[in-house]
Amino acid sequence: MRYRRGDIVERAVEVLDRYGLADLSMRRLAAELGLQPSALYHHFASKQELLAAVADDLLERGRRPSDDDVPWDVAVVAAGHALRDAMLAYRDGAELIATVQAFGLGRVSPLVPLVRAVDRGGFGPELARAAATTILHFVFGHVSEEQAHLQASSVGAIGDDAPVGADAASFDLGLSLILDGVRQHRPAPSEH
Amino acid sequence: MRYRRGDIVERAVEVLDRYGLADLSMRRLAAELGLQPSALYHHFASKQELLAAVADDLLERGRRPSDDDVPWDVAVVAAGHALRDAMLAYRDGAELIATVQAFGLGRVSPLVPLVRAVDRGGFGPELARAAATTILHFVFGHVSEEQAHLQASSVGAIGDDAPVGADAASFDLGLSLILDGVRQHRPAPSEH
DNA sequence: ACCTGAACACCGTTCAAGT
DNA sequence: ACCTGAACACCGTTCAAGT
Repeated sequence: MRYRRGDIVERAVEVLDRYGLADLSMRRLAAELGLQPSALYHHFASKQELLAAVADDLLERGRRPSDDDVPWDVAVVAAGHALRDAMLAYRDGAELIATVQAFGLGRVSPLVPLVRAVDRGGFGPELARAAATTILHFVFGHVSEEQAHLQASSVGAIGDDAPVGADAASFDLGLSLILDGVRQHRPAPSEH
Repeated sequence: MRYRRGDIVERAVEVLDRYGLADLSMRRLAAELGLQPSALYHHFASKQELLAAVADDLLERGRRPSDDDVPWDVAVVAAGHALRDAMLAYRDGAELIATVQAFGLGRVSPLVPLVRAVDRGGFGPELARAAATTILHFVFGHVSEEQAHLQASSVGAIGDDAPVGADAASFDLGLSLILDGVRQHRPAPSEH
């Protein structure tokens, strides 16, 4: 059985979704593919590189075309929701994407669509970048917590006893809080 | 050699700071203490529980008394800085604290001082909680990235070539952006 | 180019038994 | 109460060799 890089990433996503990040080991993935573990090192230099490729794949699957016919803040909210959806679409997706990005791995940047959207508000590059990274960190933190709780309650225990804390409503609230802050800053003078 | 829980946590913090989170294994820690790995399981039910205790210890070491003689937003900034300092004080502290908190482990809550501070602004409990968690997620994300870059540049490579991205100035900028957003919301009517 | 087979140096955790 | 000794079921990674 001969595989290409993409085939292996695809299968890794399946293993991730079915068994979780903790059980996505090189040996397990190899077994799933009917390969020796060492065969994976022909395609990826390390497990880190494999996980970065998987995270990139999840981000690509969640990609949406940017809507430029809409106010900048609506576009920011849309970009935030698109990222959240991509993180929630597969088991442990939030943790994986957040970790890969925190370590600076990964070729697909979740920051770019946010910067693009904020930039349309005409606040200037410095504030656009600061606002976008603030939003990105908020999204990573919020959705990671959201998914952790989702999984804890799906696996377990007493059920709806624990306080929710992180859900879609509080996501929107946090996001709008940051946008309210961004709006306080005067737009930089426009060129045209 | 007979140890108590606290002794083991203390030594774990040393191992963390010297060798990093990846090398803080149960076997390594046991060797450092002159114990068999199994001995640790007399004190901690699992590695997760040990790591939660270490994260709690880091948060406790960074604790500051809340200053109530100062405007609410100054208190929020102070609480944010205290948390950031606690995360940066030891190697991989940011990643450890953020992970432990994301999984809902840990008895020391970094959220409480933030909620306390925002609450003094009189915005009501719902907004106070939303603002505090938004800030918490921002702090976790920002400082994790900050520490990852610090470590990458200390270990390595060409030096100051890479863009900084996350530093003390952008931390303050992000924090003030969120505070600007919070200020937009009318304080709830006060009791006195 | 892609894979096998075997090995190296590790892990977290359990459990009977010791003091 | 706290620890030893031994075992179980795993890891990521390397490397010579095969096709």
